[in-house]
Amino acid sequence: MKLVKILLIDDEPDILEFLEYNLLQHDFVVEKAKNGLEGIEKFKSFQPDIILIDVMMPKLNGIETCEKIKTLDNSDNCIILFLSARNEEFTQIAAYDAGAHDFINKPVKPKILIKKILAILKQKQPTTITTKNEIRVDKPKHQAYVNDEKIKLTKTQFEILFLLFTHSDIVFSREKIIKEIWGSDYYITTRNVDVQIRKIRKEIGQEKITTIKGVGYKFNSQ
Amino acid sequence: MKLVKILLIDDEPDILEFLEYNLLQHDFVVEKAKNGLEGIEKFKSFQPDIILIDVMMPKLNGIETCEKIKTLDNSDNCIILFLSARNEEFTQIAAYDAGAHDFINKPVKPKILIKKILAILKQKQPTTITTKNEIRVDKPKHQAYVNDEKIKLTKTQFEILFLLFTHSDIVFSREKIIKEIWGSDYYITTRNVDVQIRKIRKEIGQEKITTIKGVGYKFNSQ
DNA sequence: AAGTGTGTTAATTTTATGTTAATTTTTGAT
DNA sequence: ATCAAAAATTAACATAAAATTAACACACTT
Repeated sequence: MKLVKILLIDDEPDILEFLEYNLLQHDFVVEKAKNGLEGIEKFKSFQPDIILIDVMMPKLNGIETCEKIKTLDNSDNCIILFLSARNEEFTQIAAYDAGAHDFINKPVKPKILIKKILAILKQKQPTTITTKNEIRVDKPKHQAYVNDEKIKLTKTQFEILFLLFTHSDIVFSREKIIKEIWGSDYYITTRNVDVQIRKIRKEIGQEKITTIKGVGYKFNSQ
Repeated sequence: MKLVKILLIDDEPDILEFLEYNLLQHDFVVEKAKNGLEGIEKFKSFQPDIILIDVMMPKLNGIETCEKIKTLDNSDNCIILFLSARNEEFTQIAAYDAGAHDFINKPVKPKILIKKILAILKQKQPTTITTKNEIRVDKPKHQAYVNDEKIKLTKTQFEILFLLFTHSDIVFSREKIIKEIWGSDYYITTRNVDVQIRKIRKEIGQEKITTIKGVGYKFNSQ
C-alpha cells in the first residue's frame, strides 16, 4: 500500500511532538511545520495527502494558511483538517469556507484522530495525478496530457513515461527500465526500449526526455 | 446538479423536525426514520447518499444500525454521520469501527452541519442517478437510458455499466471488474467480461466504452 | 576511418481482444 | 417439482493492435 503523507502545522512544539508520535505508530509519513509560512513551503516540497493545521497561530493563522494552500497546485488532492480549542461556530464556518474537510476539537484524542484519518482515507478516491511543466500523467485514468490535451500511449509506453516522469531528472538505464516495466526475469533487447521511447517522444515532444549517451534516459523537470 | 438524498434516523421527533427543516433549506431530499429498524428499511427503499443517525436509541442503537446497513447493497455509496450528546471516546471509536464517516456532537449547530455535509459531498464521488452526455443510469430502478430511451440490460450488464459510468475515465482491469461485480472469491474467466462489455456496447454504442489494451475498459465522460 | 551507441523504419512475432456459438446455470412460471 | 426461457459462462476462432526484433543510418569519439 501507498504511504500516506501527513503535514502537521502548529506553533506549539509539544503538540507537534504529540501528534507526530501518535501518527508514527500507524505508518504515516509525517512532516512538521511550526507556522503557516513554513507550512506552505512544506506543502510544496512534501506534497502531503493530509494536513492537520492549528487554527490559532501567530501571524498567518490556520484559516489564512489553508486559503493560501488551496490556491496552489495539487491542493485538490490534499485533505485539510483543522485543530482548535476554540469551537465557536463562526470559526468552524470560516474553516469550512476555506476548504477544510473537517474540524477537530482540542484536546485531540489520539485514537479518535487515527480513526478519523482512516475513515477519510477510505473515502478518498485514488488520484495520483502529477503535474510538471506542461505534461500531466494520470495513473488511474491511464492517460497522459500535454497542455491538457490527451495523448495516445499504449500500456508499455504509458508505464515507461510514468516511471521517468515520477522520477524526473534521474537517469534510468535501459536495463533498469526493462527491470521496472517488464520484470527482472524478462529478456528483451535493449533496442526495444529505444523504440518505445521514440514513440513517447513523438507524443510529448522530443526535448522532454533526454538521452544520456552510454547511460540511459531521463525526464526533464523543466 | 444532482439531488442529494439524506436519511435521518433519530428517536426524538423534535430533532428529526429540526434537522429536516434545516436540510430542506438547502435543497436536500430528506427522509426520516424514528428508529433503527425503520432506518434500515428506509435505507433499502430510499437509497440515501448520506445518513445522519443518532447513537442513543432504544432497542437497535445507532452503531448496531450502522453495522447492519453496512452489510447491505450499495452501502459503500452512502456516508454515515453519527449524532450524539455523548462524546465519550469509546463511543466514537465504536462508531468509526462500524463504518462511520464522521461524528457530530449534539447539540447540532445547523450552519456547521450544512458546511460539513457540503465539504463531504465535494469529496465524494458521484453515485446514484447520474447523467453524462446522452447516457443516464438509475441505480434504484436498475435501469439505464440512452437519450431518455430505456435500454435493455441484464443485472450483470447493468452493474458493470454502473461501475464504469460512476467512475468515468478511470480504467478498470478485468480482474478489478470481476472483483467489484462478482466478489473477490468468485472465479470466472476474464473473457466473460468481454462478452458482457460487448452486450453493453451494443446497447449504448460502441464508442462509449474504450478498451485500453493490456489494461482494461473505461467509460468515456465526453 | 573504425568503433560504439543511438535513432529510425519496416517487417515480424506475439498477444490481447472481439466475436460468435455452444453449453451450463439461473430464474420464473405453472 | 418440472419445465421453458433467459442469462451467464465458457470455448473456439478471427482479427487487430501492440511488442519485439532486425536492419540500417547517423552522429560522435578516438
